[in-house]
Amino acid sequence: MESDDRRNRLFDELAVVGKAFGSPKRLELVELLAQGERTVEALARAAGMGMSTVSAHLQVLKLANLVRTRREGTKVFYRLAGDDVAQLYAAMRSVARERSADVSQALEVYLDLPGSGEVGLVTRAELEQMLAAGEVTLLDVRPSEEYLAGHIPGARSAPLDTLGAEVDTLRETPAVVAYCRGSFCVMAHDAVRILGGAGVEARRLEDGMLEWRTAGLPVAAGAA
Amino acid sequence: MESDDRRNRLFDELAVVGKAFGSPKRLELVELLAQGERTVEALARAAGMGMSTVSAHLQVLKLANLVRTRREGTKVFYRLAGDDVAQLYAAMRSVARERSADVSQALEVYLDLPGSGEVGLVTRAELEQMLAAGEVTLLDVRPSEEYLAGHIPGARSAPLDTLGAEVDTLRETPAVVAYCRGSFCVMAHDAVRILGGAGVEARRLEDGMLEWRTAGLPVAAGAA
DNA sequence: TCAGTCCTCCAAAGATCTTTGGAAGACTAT
DNA sequence: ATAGTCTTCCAAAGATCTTTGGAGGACTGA
Repeated sequence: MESDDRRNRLFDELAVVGKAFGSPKRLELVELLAQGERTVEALARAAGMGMSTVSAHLQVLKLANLVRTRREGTKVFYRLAGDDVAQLYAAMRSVARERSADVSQALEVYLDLPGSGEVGLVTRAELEQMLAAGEVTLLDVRPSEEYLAGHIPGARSAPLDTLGAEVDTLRETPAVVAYCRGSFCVMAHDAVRILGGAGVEARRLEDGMLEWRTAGLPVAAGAA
Repeated sequence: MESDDRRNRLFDELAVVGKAFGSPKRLELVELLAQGERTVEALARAAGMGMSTVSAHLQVLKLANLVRTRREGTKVFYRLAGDDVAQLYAAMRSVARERSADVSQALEVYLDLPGSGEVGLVTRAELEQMLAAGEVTLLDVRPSEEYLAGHIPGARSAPLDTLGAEVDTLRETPAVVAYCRGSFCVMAHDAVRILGGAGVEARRLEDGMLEWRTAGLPVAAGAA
């Protein structure tokens, strides 16, 4: 048949998008890009890959039209092409988590969860209420780079590695909530642990920036 | 770092799902499976691939936990593991379509659209209303195999290749609406064309079974 | 213009995928 | 049992991806 050709071409094009999501390294880059735009070099550093490798992967993503670029001087900034891309990534994660015992197990090992009962979770709705009432100190514990590229309005940047120094400013606040990249990210877990160890009772947002963004909620950029 | 290992394992597992969607042939199988369960042999026939090839691809999908199997005598029926899988596939399609000029162009060529203005479209909401009022003849123009595996309640099976013989029964009906697999499927386009040529004015549901199913609407199975 | 920075492109080696035909396995019916 | 049907497994060839180091482009600042 002649229409077979055309149908094949259609699925070929579709598979370009699928393939783009089919490499662990690229998924890691997408996860980073979901936090905000970054230069090639920053991505390479954050993901621990060589520049050539990162560049090659970014070309694949670009070919699939999942990312866009912006040049500034000698640097090239990459960002996701749209919220729908972040949504697709989030959807894939949730299917993987739902469907695959391996994924949820790898996730548990990665997040180092103490089995089942986890206390101190705050839902997105609860957080919005607390923010509106002004009765929460919201900590963005991602690297400051990512905070600058976009954060939850009202959050204060408190990167994990300098968190210890800020403990004293948190003793008198009514409620401390930490968040990071998203439900696959350990930083907020670690932050709560660190703060707890220093005697500050903190809770954790149930997910993170990725989910906030894909929910279409407002995002602030730049310094506080 | 030691946590790098764990993170890598997580993304490796995630990529298994991505990879599963990264081959045109597998996407074609997913598209077919979104219509309902099928045997390996039926899939091979419908997609024009060898049995070994289909079986191999199905193993990949199974490894990613995107499909499930059911045995009946010597036959093995494959089906999508859940509605979330169909939703993910639909989301991927829509991102691809939105983001990539190549995809929408391949789609236009495939669907043989006359450019822009297309008349005679019925939305899902309109169809539901018409069905409730009983003032529509709804034709499922997919192969009868797929109709049996699941169709819109109230639809009548009218496969494309036998549609010509049924034209006479359609002359007096108030409204004729045709649907097929989904927005990437030509059969309903063809049906409307065939009917129009025979003097029966028919319209087309804007999408198809895939979208109906992922919208969580009821599905009927078996003969009318 | 020249040196320096950041990024992309190139080529090649190595790894992984895809496709095939045929053997082997699971099951049914006789 | 035995033959027959449907499916999976296997091995090998060919195709495609990934990773690298280094060359080459784009841009800046002196």
